Amino acid sequence: MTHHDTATKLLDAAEQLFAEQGFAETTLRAITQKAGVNLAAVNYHFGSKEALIQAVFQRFMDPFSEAITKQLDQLGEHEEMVTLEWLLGVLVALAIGNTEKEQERALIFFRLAGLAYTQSQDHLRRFFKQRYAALFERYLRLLCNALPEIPPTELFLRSHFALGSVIFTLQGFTSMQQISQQDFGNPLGLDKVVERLLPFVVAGFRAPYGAS
Amino acid sequence: MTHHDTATKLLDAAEQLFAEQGFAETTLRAITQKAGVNLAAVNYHFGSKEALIQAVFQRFMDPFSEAITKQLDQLGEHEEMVTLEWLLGVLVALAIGNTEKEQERALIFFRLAGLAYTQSQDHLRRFFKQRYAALFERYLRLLCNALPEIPPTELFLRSHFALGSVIFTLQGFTSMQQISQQDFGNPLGLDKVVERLLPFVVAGFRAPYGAS
DNA sequence: TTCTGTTTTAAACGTACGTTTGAAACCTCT
DNA sequence: AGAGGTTTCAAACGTACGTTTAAAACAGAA
Repeated sequence: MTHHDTATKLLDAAEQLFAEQGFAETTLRAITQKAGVNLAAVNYHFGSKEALIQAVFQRFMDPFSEAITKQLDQLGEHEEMVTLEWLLGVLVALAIGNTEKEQERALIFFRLAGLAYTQSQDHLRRFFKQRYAALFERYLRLLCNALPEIPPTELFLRSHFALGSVIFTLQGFTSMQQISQQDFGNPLGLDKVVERLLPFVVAGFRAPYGAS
Repeated sequence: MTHHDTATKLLDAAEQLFAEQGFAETTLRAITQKAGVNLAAVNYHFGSKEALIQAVFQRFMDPFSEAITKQLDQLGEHEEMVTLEWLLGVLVALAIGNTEKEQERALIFFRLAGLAYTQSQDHLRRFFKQRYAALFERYLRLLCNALPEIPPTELFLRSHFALGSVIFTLQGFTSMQQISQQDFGNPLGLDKVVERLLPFVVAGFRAPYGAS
C-alpha cells in the first residue's frame, strides 16, 4: 500500500521535524537521518531544501483544498442561503479529521501553517498566494452571502482574526494542553478545543458592525 | 538624552532585524553591521546571541508589564466591578501607543511576540513564563470578575483565542495591509485595525457558554 | 604622565550547514 | 547475461555562522 519510497520517507520526516523545530532550525542532515536515507536524497529528489518545504505544504494543502472545493461545489444553486455555521463546519470537519491519527496530523498541519505565516519564508507566501488564493476568495464570497449585514472589507479582516485564533491556538496546542492540565486538571482533546473555539469565532464574525 | 552606547545600538538594530527576518535567520554580522559596531560586541556586551534575544524582549516587555501593573493597581477596591471593555482597553492603549513612532514600534513588538510563540526558542518560553506568568494570572482573575457567567477554564481558553487574533493579525500587519490595499483600496492604519479587532474579540469573549 | 580597568578592533577558530560529485548499487528491459 | 537508465552512497566542497582571542584604543584616577 504505502510505497515508502525515498521521497515519501523524506516528506514524512520533514513535516514532523519542521513542525517541531521550524524550517531554518531543521537541517537536511536531521531529516535524512530520521528518514533513514542518504543526505544527498533531498537534493536529488526535490532539488533543494526550499523545494522540499513547498512539497511538504503541497502534500497537506492539495487534498484539503480539493475536499473543500468539492464541498462548496455541492452547494450548487443554494449558494445564496448558506450559513456561517455551515461554512465553518466544513472547514473544521475537513481540518481536524475523524480518527486519532488524522487529528495528530492535523496538529502538524496547523503548526506548519503558523510557521508559514510567521517565518519570513517569502517563497512560501508566494506559493500559497499563487496556488490557493482563488479558493480563499471563493470562500470569502460565500461568507459575504452568509453575513450580508457585514461589509466585505470587514469580513476580510474578521476572517484573518478568526484564522489567527485557530492557527495560534492549535499551533501551540500541545504546550497549551500542558498548561491547562496543570492549572485546571482538565485534559483537553483537539476536538474539545475546536468545540470551544467555534462559538468564539462565530460570535466574533457576528459581532454587530458599526456599533463602536 | 539617548546615550546611544554600543549595547543600545545593538538592541535597536537587533529588534528591527529580528522582527523582519526571525531569530535564526538574523546573523550577528547583520546586526552588528546595522548597529555600526564591531562583530564581537554582541558577545562582549550580552554574552551570546540567545542572551541578546532575551534582552530585546525584556526591553519591550518590562515597561509594558510595569505599565499594566500600575493600571491594575489603580483599581484598588473596585476590582470586583471591572468590565471587559476596560480590561481590553488598558491593553490596547498601552500596546499600540499614541504617536506614530510608538505605533511603529508596537508593530515590531507584535511581530516579535508572534515569533516568540512560533519559533521553537524554548529559552524564550521559559523566560516569559518565569517573568510574566504572575501578571497574566492576575489579569485572568480580573477577566473572571468581569465575565462571571463564563467559567474560568473557558476564559483561559478564550484569552488564548483572543491573543491569537491579535498577534496573528498584527504580526503580519504590513503584508495584510498590502493585500487589503490592493483588494479594496482601503489604506489601513494600525489604530483602525485595532478598532475593528476589538469588537471581534469582545463578542468572542461574551459568546454564550454552553449553547452548543 | 603613568597606571588600571574597560571597551573596541581585526583576525582567526572551529563547526555545521546546503549542496555537489563521481562512483557504486540497483533495477528493468532485451 | 549485459546494456542503460535510475537511484543511492560516502566523501568532499565552499560558505557562513557564532564565538574566541590578543592586541590596540580609550577612559578616568593618582
